Amino acid sequence: MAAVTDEQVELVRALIISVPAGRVTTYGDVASAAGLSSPRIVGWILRIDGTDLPWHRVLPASGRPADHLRTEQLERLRTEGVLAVDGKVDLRTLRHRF
DNA sequence: AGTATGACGAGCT
DNA sequence: GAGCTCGCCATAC
Repeated sequence: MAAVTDEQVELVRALIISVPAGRVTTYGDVASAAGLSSPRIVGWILRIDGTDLPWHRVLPASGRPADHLRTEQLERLRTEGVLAVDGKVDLRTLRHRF
């Protein structure tokens, strides 16, 4: 049996979809809301099955995404009205509360 | 079975 | 604020 059930994966997907455009959330928040014990699981889910999700609305708590994503992520967010300063997003203001 | 790796986070220096 | 360590958990080899 998988350590993370399909149900948990679906829940994470649903949570991410529930984040409105123009807002963002963090891996830690999604993990907590989904009952996952580690935010890394969220990253794992997005890597495996996040291609059809608004994954760009999910940021690390630092506000600065990993290098391989930071360019595309910030560009996509900019399209939705989320402006980044010096490669970082102001989570204080834009973080979505579940 | 052990090691390395990764869309992360919190804590310390 | 920048850099490092450790905890976390699933995967690849």
